Amino acid sequence: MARAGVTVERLTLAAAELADEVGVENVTVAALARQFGVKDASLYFHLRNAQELRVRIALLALAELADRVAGALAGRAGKDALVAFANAYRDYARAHPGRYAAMQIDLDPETAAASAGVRHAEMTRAILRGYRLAEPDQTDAVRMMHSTFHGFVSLERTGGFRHTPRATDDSWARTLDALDAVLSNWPPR
Amino acid sequence: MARAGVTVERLTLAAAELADEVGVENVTVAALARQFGVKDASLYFHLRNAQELRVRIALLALAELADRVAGALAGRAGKDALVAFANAYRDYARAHPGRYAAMQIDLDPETAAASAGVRHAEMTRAILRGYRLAEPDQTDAVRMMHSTFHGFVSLERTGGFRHTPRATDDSWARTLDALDAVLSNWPPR
DNA sequence: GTAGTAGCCTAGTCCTCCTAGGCAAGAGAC
DNA sequence: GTCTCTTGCCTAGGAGGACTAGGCTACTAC
Repeated sequence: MARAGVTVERLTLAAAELADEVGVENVTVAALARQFGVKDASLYFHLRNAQELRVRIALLALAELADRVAGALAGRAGKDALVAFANAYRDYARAHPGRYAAMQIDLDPETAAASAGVRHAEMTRAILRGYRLAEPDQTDAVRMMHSTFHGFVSLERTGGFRHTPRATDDSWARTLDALDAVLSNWPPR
Repeated sequence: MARAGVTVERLTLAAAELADEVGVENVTVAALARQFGVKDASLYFHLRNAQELRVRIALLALAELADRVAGALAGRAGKDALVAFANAYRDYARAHPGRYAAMQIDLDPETAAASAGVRHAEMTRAILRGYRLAEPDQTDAVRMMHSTFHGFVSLERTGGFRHTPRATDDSWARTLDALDAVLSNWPPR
């Protein structure tokens, strides 16, 4: 009886692809086992439980996204960097909806601390160097930036903008303009 | 054998409360049936399937939130209205995390059109009257506002801000200041 | 008081998650 | 090369959720 050669890495990757196709909520241990041609029970040799699978998808996604953002950010500063970051973020979310959704599950603190999420935070703060913000303004600005990106992308994904004909790309561009403007004059008012 | 007096309305309300307690993903037909003291199969007389339950929670939440926002908005204009809207939104999300999460599932177009979601859109546009924006600026601004609110609230909820000590209330206040500033000078740049 | 229907039931299918225990393939000791 | 031990798969099975088919009963309308 030949061995299937299942590893946690291959499982995670397959799970991530499955998530992009059918949604994270439909990523099931059983479905994954079928893909690998093994029985579902066999996967529990590699995985503690179904939740771990989702956490691993999230960690993979965080790392992938951090890589892309880092690439987009290289050699840029100011608004240029802001736009590059934002577009890398949005493009990733659209190319990998399942992975992106998985990123939203809340990791326990130590897992989060060991994840690529910290790189996101660092890079976001790096962008703000172009806008010369000190604490606590920097934290407020980071939170607003992240909120705007995540909010826009997730509303776009769940069809929240569907009812208005205006192209979302245009609204996105304007939103980034607005973010740049407000960061340039922080604190607001 | 006494009848349990199950109605779709009572089911939906109980499901919404359950969602706030244990999360939407754990709202199960079986659990609901236990609460009502009936067998799970009996609920399929009132419900087409489990998905319909989640849709009904979402519709209930949209309506409740629209009511609260409407109340908060009464007699206010300009930044005052913006802040009132935003706080009503955030407060609802924090008081009813399960209901809020349910709101994010994407409804099919006709269900969405018949939902209280349209009232949200109207009220958001009403706020912008204080900022005197014409189309397509208005749509862009609405989308940015909604993105910011939703993004902030959902990141706050999933613990995205946990790693920094700064109080989220303060960041929230600053974010609203920023939004007001940018809306006052739209289009940005 | 009887017919019809609304509201519940039992029984059963299928799926998923997960555990326990077994067995064989391949790796390392000698 | 043989022996042993671990790794990676297996079968079997339990628990629980979604859902269907079909039956019984209490209330309602006439």
